[in-house]
Amino acid sequence: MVRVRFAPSPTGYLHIGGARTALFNWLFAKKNQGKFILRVEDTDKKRSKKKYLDEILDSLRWLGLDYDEIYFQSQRMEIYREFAEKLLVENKAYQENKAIVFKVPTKRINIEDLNRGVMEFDSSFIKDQVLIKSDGTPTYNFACVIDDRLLEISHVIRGDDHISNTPKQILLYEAFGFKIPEFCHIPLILAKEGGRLSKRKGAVALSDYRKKGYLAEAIVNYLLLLGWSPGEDREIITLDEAIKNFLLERVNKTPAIFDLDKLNWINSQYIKITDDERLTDLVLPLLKYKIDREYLKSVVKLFKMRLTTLKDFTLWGDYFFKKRIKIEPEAKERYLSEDLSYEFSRLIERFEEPSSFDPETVEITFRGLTEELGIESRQLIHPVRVALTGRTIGPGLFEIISVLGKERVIERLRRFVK
RNA sequence: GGCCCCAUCGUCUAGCCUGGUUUAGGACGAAUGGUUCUCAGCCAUUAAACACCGGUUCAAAUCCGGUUGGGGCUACCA
Repeated sequence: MVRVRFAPSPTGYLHIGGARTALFNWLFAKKNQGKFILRVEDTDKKRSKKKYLDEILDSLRWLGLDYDEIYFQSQRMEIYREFAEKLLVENKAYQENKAIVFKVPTKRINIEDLNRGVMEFDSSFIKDQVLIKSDGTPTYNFACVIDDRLLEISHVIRGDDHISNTPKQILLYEAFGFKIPEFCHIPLILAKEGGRLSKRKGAVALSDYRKKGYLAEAIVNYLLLLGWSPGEDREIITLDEAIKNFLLERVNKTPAIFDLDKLNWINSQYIKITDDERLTDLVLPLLKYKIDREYLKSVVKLFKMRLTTLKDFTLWGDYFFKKRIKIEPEAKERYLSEDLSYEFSRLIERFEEPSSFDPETVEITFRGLTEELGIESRQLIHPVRVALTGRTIGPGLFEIISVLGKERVIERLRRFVK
């Protein structure tokens, strides 16, 4: 039975690196019909915070990485003490002040790693290890070994920053006569500036990506591509396909640099393939306005192909929801400095006539007028766009007009008729 | 410093294990052109890499060694 675990410490939020480790563990569990276990490493009482735990749990849920079991190390303190005392009795550890320290035996240690192959260590470079600190709490390496054994973890899949911890842990497994799990170390994710991802170096909480309008499936897809490749030059891949093709042996040994550009592209791809209903639901909570869902949906359709994140929608589409729109000064200067009262009022007249207001009809009406006025349609299109949206860029004008509706369009055009 | 891990376009990667099929493939990003009412989108094209040195071999991105570079650990943090 495959049993893997993700062991976050609630001393900070979940970021890209942690999420990737969690994802690979989860993937491996699913692939092998095993269990994915969450173990909260909250032994550092001073630094562990409830809000971080909530954030981590919430992010995992959002990504869809559901766990089968959950444990808290803070609730298992007696267990660690009991095991440490066992080593004390066997003379494999000693007391120092109030701490219990493991006597590290001198020997060579071979680690069989699923991803790296055999790695060789000499324990003479390792000094004696504290198991239980003076305050009674266990150290990371000790609690980790006890729990991995007691929770019957079959495969320890973790960041390669733990490679040097592994020989220390193996020594403990041996001291207890524990069965040793399989190890698989996956490369870290590095910041653009170099060095591991950290708060100072590009590590952003997953919850922040969510707030910025990234889709969970886009994040997961991006994470999948960091250190692993589905083959056949595939970039966009579903979780189900990933589960089918995932192999630890095929995970890269090379650390990857987190690249926002690619994430952005993947996010835009997912927005494009998300159906309008769901996209509307996703966008709705980001808006401060109280609006009609059908109206929102028609606006969403207009922006779907141009969005990188959902947040862009709130930035670019605000004029659809505001009563009084802001006209960008440069836009006004460029397209509305001349008096277009005549052209605008003629357009208003045409729009006031009872007729369908779909984009095609609007275009015919519009182009009919410019032809009659003997001007290039672009000469009127740009000013009208500015009058209606306050901007020089945006979706096609006839679609904008159609979605805004007769009332808003006429009202906004009137403001520029003297 | 010591110990350990890693090394293909700017970035993510395929190829490496099982040397010849490679003028090293794809994607992001960049540049250029096309479509067009703007911006996107879409389409097309282009530039862009086997870190270096040595060895093995008829043949090396692929195997071996070293150098350099990057990363990690070296806590009574996890």
